[in-house]
Amino acid sequence: MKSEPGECSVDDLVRAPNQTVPWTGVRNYQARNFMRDVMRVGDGVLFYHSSCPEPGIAGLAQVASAPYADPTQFDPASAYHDPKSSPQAPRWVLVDVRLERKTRLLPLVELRGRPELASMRVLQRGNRLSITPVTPQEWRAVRALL
DNA sequence: GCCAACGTTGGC
DNA sequence: GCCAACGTTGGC
Repeated sequence: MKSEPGECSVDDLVRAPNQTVPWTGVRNYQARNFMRDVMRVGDGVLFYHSSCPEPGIAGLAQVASAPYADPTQFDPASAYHDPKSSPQAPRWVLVDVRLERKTRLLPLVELRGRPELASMRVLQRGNRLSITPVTPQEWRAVRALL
C-alpha cells in the first residue's frame, strides 16, 4: 500500500493511536476493490513510501479492520470529497491499517534489482495503482530483505 | 519539470 | 459504445 510520506509516513504511523490509521483517500476503483473484496483482517501489508526522494518499503503492517465507508467522501471541506457519493450509497471504502514494525528503507531500486521480485505488480511498468496484491512468494522474498 | 502510462469524462 | 481530450500518478 502506497502512501506519500508528506501525507502519512511510517513515522506518522508509529505515532498514531494504536499505530493504526484509516486508509483514507483512495479514489480509484481497482484499488478500492482490493480493500473491499480481497483484503481480510490480519493480512500483511507492505507500507510503501511513494512520490518522495527515496521511494521504497518503509514498514510492515496489517489490515486491521473490515472495509467501511471512507468518511472524507461526504465532507465538502475535504480534498477527497465526492459529491456523487452519499451515506446512503457510499462509493468509496477504506480499511484500517496497523503498523507491525518500522523497517529499514528498502528502496525501489533495490526491489527492481531482485529477480525473484520481477513479477511484483507494484514494480510493473506503468503501474499507478496505490494498492496492489503481493503473492506469498513475493511476500517471503521481501521479508527476507528486511 | 518531464513524461510514460493509464484512468476518467463527455460528446456523439 | 467509441474515442479524443484531459487529468493523475509517480519515478526520474
